[in-house]
Amino acid sequence: MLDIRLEGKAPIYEQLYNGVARLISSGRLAPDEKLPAVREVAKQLGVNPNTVQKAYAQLEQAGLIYSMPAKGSYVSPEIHAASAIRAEAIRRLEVAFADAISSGVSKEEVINIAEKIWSDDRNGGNS
Amino acid sequence: MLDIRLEGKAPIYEQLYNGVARLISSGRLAPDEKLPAVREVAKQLGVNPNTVQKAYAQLEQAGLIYSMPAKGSYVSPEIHAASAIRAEAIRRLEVAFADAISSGVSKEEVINIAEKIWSDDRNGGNS
Amino acid sequence: MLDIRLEGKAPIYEQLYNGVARLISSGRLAPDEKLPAVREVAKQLGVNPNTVQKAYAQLEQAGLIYSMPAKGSYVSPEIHAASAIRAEAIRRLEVAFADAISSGVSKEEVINIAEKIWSDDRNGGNS
Amino acid sequence: MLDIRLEGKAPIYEQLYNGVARLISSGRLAPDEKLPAVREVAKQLGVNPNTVQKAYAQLEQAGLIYSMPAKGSYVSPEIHAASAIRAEAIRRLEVAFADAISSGVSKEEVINIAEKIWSDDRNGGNS
DNA sequence: GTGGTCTAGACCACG
DNA sequence: GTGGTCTAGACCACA
Repeated sequence: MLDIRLEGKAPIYEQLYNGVARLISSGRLAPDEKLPAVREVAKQLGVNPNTVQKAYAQLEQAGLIYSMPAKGSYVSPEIHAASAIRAEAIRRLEVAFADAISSGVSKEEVINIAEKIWSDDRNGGNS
Repeated sequence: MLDIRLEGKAPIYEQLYNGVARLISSGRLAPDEKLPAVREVAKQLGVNPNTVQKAYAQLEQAGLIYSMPAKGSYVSPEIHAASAIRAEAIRRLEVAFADAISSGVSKEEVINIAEKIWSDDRNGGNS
Repeated sequence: MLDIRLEGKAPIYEQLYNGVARLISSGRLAPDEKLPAVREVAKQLGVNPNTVQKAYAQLEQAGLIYSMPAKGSYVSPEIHAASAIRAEAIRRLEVAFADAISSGVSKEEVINIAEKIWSDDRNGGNS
Repeated sequence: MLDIRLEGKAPIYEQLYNGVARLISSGRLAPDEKLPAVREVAKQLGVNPNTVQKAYAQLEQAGLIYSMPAKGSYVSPEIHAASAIRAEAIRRLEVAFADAISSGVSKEEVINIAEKIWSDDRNGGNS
């Protein structure tokens, strides 16, 4: 059972990818833990199995999971897993920062926003 | 002549929109300054005029520029312009922060990244 | 028109991937050259467009080509392209060598085989 | 006890086949030596007995082993054994070479790689 | 017309 | 039952 909700206009397979990636990096999916079968996730989310398959394939190719045909898919035990996700998040942060700069946002404002969000997370986070 | 480079997988009209928006918010395009003609921009960037037209239309609809039929398009003098862009950048920042949290990036790291990027910008930035 | 023939039991999308990769690394497809449209290749080879799409997607993700939605797919001008293919070929060579060792093939034999194949290529190669 | 490790995406029964084949051709399994029982190998490797059975069946059908019903399986004493494996390894080498050529790898590089791998094997090889 | 996404449904080898 | 591949056909935003 994957606690993922599809919403917004982003491609479903991408939302699935990010969803699983977060479950892994936040530790809610442990290394070597078995992921639900492609068909099962598809049924649960009311989505075509091919779409789930696509997400799983990209997760494997990114080293976040490994799959043994006819056995199932499993969370990759590699150290790379978590760090790959962190690296991606950091990359997005840098883009957002560069955006902010050219939009005239000051560093102080950014830090204020960071403080606010992190304190929100401490109080109401669901991790 | 617009100093905008198209790159990445985002829709061209969107890149154009953001490009012009940044030129405005950073002051490189002054209030009431005339924008290059649609056909001209299209030729310069090797892009379909329809695409440029779409970007201009959205810029106007967002209040960042105004157009005088048969005369051209001009940068809006309204105060709303810059602040609208700032608000959007801040919204994206918040999303990126939420992402970073669930990927296990600490607040300290985020601040470090912010310091780095802002100092890069001071020294070699093209803003 | 892509000079690729499908044969054997390997996945079609993989044969396509390798076929295009070789056309690029051998220079028969020049940097920034436009690749035939997904649907066109599909028709030419009597294959489903989705299958071609999958191959193109993986080629892009490997940095061998880049695609501009609604415009087409193009050979990547990056230096990485050729070297990525070379690296892959070398990886396969190493596997084959390790195989040969544990099968009792001597280094001298391997070199003999290399000599033979390279001289064949010089005389009858179609590059 | 078979010193074989399963890894990669190849079918398990094929990895088993190759594993045993190598143990034979490298002499670690002597002619007429008894192979571990199917059930035992299955338990040791955490694999379905059917899978091991399939590998054994193909090994027998290839003449590398022979089995005496209700007694067990034994390494074939025939001369063909080692040479069959050698031939297969050589076939794969030729394919890898042809690949390397069309990827622009030079004969000299190939020989360098060969030197490197053979010296690695001499020093730290597990053959 | 282009690449990209998605569905529905099928088949396969493997375990 | 599992992942993986493939087909057929549809829809979309973009250019």
